[in-house]
Amino acid sequence: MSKQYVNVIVDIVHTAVDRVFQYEVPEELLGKLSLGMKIRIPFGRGNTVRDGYIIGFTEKPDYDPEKIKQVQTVEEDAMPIEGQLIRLAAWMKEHYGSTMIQALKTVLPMKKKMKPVQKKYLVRTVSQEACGELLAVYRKKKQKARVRFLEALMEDEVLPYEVVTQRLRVSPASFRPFLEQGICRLDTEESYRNPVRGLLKKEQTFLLNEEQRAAVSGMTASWDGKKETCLLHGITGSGKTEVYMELIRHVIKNGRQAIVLIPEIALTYQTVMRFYRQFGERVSIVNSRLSAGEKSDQFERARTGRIDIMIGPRSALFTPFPNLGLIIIDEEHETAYKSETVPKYHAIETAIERCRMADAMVVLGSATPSASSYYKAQNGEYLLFQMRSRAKEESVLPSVEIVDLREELKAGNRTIFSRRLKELLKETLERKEQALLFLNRRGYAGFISCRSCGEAVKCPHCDVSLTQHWDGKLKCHYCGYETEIPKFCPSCGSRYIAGFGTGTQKVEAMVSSMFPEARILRMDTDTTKGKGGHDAVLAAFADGKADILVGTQMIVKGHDFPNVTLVGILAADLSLHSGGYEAGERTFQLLTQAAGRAGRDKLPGQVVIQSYAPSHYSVEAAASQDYESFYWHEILYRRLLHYPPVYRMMSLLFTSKEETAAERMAGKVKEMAGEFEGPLKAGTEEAEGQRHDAVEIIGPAKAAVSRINDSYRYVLYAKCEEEQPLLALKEKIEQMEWDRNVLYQFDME
DNA sequence: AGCACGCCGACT
DNA sequence: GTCGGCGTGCTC
Repeated sequence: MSKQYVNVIVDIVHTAVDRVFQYEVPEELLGKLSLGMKIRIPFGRGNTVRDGYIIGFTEKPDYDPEKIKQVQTVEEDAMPIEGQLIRLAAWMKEHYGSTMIQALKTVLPMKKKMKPVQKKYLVRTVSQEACGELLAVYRKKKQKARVRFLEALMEDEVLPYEVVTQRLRVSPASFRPFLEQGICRLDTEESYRNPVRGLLKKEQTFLLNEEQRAAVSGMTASWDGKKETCLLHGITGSGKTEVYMELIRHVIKNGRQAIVLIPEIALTYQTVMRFYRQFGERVSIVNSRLSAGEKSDQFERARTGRIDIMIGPRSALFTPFPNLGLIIIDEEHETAYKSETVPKYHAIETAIERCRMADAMVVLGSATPSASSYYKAQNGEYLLFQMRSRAKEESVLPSVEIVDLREELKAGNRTIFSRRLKELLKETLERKEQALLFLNRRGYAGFISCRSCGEAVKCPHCDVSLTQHWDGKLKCHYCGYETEIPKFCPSCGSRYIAGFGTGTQKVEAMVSSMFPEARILRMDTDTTKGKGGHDAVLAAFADGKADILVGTQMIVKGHDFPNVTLVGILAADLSLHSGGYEAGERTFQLLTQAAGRAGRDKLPGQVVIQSYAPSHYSVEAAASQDYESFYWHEILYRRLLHYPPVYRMMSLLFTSKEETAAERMAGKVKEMAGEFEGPLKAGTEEAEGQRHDAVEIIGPAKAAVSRINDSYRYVLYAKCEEEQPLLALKEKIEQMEWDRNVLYQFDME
């Protein structure tokens, strides 16, 4: 038998050694090593014994076998948590296509910052005079490094370790004698920066209604037993958070910890405070505003058992709790749970895998579950819990009406405000209540187009229109290209060329001309620039400093405005005709959320949905607040067209500076994939009639944005009812001989 | 990070 | 010549 080797990452906190090293497995350890295991290895010239983690196995090393050393021993009583996270990284690499290093960096992002947690200081233990005498001695000896060090030490009693080694360039070898002579000592300070220090826990009990109690007892039973993934479908205001908290209480009582994932945009002060009030100092929070050091402090607190609950966005999924018992994913339908960078993992699937490893449970919650999750609940893969009434009994559901914009046009109304919406706005203002105007549109910045030929001004490096910024320049959102607004149309030479302004700006201008006395706030990227801009606008509106708030998606996510009684959705179908097969789902979710903003307290709410396609099921179902109806339409469409969740879909993106190379490589992959189109396990009884494992290849075709930064982009899709054949295909592609001018990326849905 | 190697100035 | 500190580079 040939020799066995392991790929190892060495547990040294430094970028210079932040890579894979290979070691030989000695005979006595053959078969005893596994992924993620902590081992002892000789490292460096002096063969100092260090810790390392196994991240892979191989029989043929990529390094001169002569120089490869042997694994020494297995670290028996290592904390299993790192091993578990490393195994999770391996799973992510398999499923989402990335290198092991990329996956590890996603899962163990705090590795580099572990040291700053234990900040080290060099502290002078003798008087300033004594230090000065010593300094004179070393000056005479002309030992420059030691002189530099003593000078600094005389000046300041305490010196941070990094300052000494990096800024002063005094190596440990140079100051070690001083430590031994007792001139100074090495102190470590564990200063945990708790961002919520000082909040006192106020034990709060809440009365659960019948639906909430049913959900809690069902989930608790699942947790005590098989720990099946649960989906909590509860309408806005049904009190999902109380259910989560009851379940968390149960989990903590059993000595386990919980992670609560929340989309970054909904991670508001209010939400977080509710958890603090309930669980006090045992709660921690991470978000993107936290510095890397603070974040790793919080992860360290989790690892050492000082907290029980971690709240945060997608990345909080990798909190190193030693005894994880529960992962809650709130607003599980949010796109923010899908990573945009390699590995392009999905938080739900990854959470389920992590919980499988840790014998923990996943709870998904949403007012508008993703079609994918609801499908799995329907198939019995998840347990489903429904909450159909609002927790506060006095608050009532808003009344919703649809206005057909085509009728408005026929009646001679060319504005984007229907007569009905105008009328209701007027009434709302008269009652001194507030209104939200929601523009359901992705690209908020306007583009410039020619009135004569209709051509939009495009980026010379990408296949997209340039957008106008507030500074008057034209910019490309993909590559950053910037230019002045041209005087003549680049394609036909006409001088009738103009911008349309941003959608929200236009709406704001129109409202103020209709109601000159109304106070209007606009919320888009322009008005929320700078830190806290976001919250500042929302707070101002909540305080009643304005009557009308105009904005995009941002205004409908997780904010309560008790005085809002009117919500106007200006063009419901704007999101219906873009964004691939999920457009219908996105539209339904946005409309439902927007409608849910109306009349959340005792005041009755009114919602107006304006649409050019009022009979589309996404619009109709949102208007009647009927999730089921939406779902059955949507799943029918997905089944017919072989889209997820009925089928698994793998998309491949080929990018190259040479258009032909990208297209050719995509074609080559399609050709190779042809062999997967037949049944893989031919002859099995199951294959009779239905080929669950047949792979369907679509493309290659130009990507939606066919060129970015002068790179051409082609896509190829592979669909299959089973996941396994797709993973097999992915493996085959990874082993293909590749044109070095072409890059590729996987995406699994 | 931490260790050894090799350069370079100081001193028997 | 040789001793020893200091900067540089490498670590499977």
